Amino acid sequence: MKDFMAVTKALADPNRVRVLLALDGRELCVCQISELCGVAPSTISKHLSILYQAGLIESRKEERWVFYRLPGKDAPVVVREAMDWVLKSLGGTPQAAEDRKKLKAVLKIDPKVICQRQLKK
Amino acid sequence: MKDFMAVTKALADPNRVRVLLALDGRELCVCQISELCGVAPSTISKHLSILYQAGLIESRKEERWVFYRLPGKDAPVVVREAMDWVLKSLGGTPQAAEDRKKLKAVLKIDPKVICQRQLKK
DNA sequence: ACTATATTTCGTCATATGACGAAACGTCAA
DNA sequence: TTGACGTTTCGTCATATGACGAAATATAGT
Repeated sequence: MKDFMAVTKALADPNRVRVLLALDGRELCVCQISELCGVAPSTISKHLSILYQAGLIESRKEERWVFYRLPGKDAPVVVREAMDWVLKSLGGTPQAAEDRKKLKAVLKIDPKVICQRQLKK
Repeated sequence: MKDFMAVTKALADPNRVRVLLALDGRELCVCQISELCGVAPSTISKHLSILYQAGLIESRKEERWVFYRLPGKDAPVVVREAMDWVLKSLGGTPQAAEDRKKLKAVLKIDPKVICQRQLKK
C-alpha cells in the first residue's frame, strides 16, 4: 500500500507526468528536463527525487551530469503497469505532442549551453 | 491531460483508494464508507465528490441514502485501466484484507444504526 | 589546490489538501 | 407542514506541496 501510494502521489503532478512522457525512449539530464518544463533546476531535481523514490525512474551519473531514464523490465509490476497506463493514456494527447516538439528543439542544444542560460536567469 | 490528472489526484489519497477497493463488487452508502474508514461523513462526502468528478465512481440516490459504486464497462478507457491497476496492485495487500474484514462487520449493521452512532460523536 | 559547473539541499513563501463540526439541503414520515 | 435524518456544503485549522533563489555538494579541468 505504501509503495502504491508513493506511485500515485508521484503521478499526481503534471510536471512529473510530463517528465515520464519525455523519458519514454531516451535518457535526459536535469538541465534538459528543466528547459523542457520551464521550471527551475532545483524544482526539477525535487520532482525527479520523488519519481525516483517511487521507483518510476532510474539514474546514471556521467561526469557532472546526472541522466534519468525510465526503469527497465526488472521494475516492480506496480511500476511497469503504472508506466503502461501513463504512456497509453497520454501518448496521444496534444500536451504530449507539444512536449515532443519542444524536446526535439531542446535536444539540438548542447547541454552545456542550456545550463549557462539557466545561470543567467 | 486534465482528465488524466483528475484521476491521478483522486488516487493520491489512501482513504480514496480504500473506498475504491471497498466498492469492488458492491455499492455502499456514505455512512457505511464513513464507518469503514473511520472518518467523519462530511470528509467522506468530499472524498466521494473528488472520485466522482474523476469518473472513478457513479452514484444512485435511493430515498435519503446515496449509494456509490464503481463505474460500468461504459467508463472511459483511462478510468477502466486505472481501476484494473488499482485492484490488481492492492487486492492482495494486508490493508485490503483488513478492510474487507471490517467491511463485512459494517455490512451486518443496519445503515440507520450506523448514522445514529455517528450523530452521537 | 583552486575554479568552474551540474546537481542537490535548504529556507521561504503562497497555495492546495484533508480533517472536523456546524449549518444548509433534500427527502420521507407523521 | 413540520420534524427527522442522510448527505452535502461551508468555514476553519493544521499540514503538505510546489515554486524559487541561495548555499552546499560533487566532479572535471587548470
